[in-house]
Amino acid sequence: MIEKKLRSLEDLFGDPIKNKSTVKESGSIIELELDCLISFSDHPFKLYTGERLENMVESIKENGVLQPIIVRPVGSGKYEILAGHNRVNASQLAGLSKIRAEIRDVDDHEAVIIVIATNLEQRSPSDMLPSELAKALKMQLEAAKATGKKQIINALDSPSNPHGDRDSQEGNPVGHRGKSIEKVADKNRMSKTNIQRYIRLNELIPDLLERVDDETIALRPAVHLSYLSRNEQQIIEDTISIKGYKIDMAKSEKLKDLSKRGKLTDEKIYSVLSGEDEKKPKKPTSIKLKPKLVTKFFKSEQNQAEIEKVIEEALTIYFQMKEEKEDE
DNA sequence: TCTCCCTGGAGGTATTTCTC
DNA sequence: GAGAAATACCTCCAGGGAGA
Repeated sequence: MIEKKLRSLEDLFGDPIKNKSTVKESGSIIELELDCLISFSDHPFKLYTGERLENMVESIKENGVLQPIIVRPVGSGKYEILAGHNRVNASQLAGLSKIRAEIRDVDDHEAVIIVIATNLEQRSPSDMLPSELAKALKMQLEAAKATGKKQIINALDSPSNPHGDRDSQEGNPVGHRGKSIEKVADKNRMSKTNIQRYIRLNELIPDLLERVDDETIALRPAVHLSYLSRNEQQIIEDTISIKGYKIDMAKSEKLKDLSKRGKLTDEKIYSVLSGEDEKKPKKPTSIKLKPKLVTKFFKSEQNQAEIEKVIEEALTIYFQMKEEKEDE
């Protein structure tokens, strides 16, 4: 078992002695100075913080970085990190100066696939912040659309091998424009609708998106707000940050509808958020009578139904008299 | 304290509309 | 016409409040 694992690691990382040389062909593994590394230009995931980061730093201090990061050369001796942003960050904190890295010579779309797929390998969508998932899914979809080739989806299956066998399966002609969103949905085990909902979050202003992350705005209301202009969203953000109003499904739907009809003024936003425009009559509340009051007018042997009947008759007479007095 | 009911939100499917 | 995006509507679940 152990032997098999070691062999597998060797297959993956190659001969460690060889790796000491600076072979830089795609797929080779070398040791890189941390100073040579730059973050992926549009990295959608937030870096670990707190206890999770501390644990990683401790682990690296004790055992080193077990799995090489994945990078691609970007010229001037620099390498862009495709997978392993947290490992690089933790290595810096652990005081290391070098890290083992697998070099990949990939284009922008393939780079996106590796960035997203390696993160999704380690973390399920449910572990990610909505903002991270929104960006990740959007990038996946754009990459899939941009290439329009099935190999992108195959690469999702095998993130460690974007140059793998791409054209031999399924028999689809290369370049066939498939239903990108369906494929992204399949790969993430999510429905098409939910993929679309999360992607809509990218239309939110940062402040509102942050509220989705900290769960003060739920996903569905947030999706409704994403259809509003950035100016309207900003007014909403300002209003709820000052007044502390909550946005639920009903309010968000109303705001979206008003915006669509071009009738979403500052005053309307305020009245919707505050609930002032709520025309729905309030549910009648039940009241309790104090025992002192009950004993004043009713005998102890009278049950609730009898008492209610007397109260109803009395109130009917009372309101009739009141009405007659007002008519005079 | 327990049960029931209501509400809000999530996840989904089916359908319609829009865009290329 | 096909794919993408939007919409409508359904079920399920969790949480909170009211009543017994």
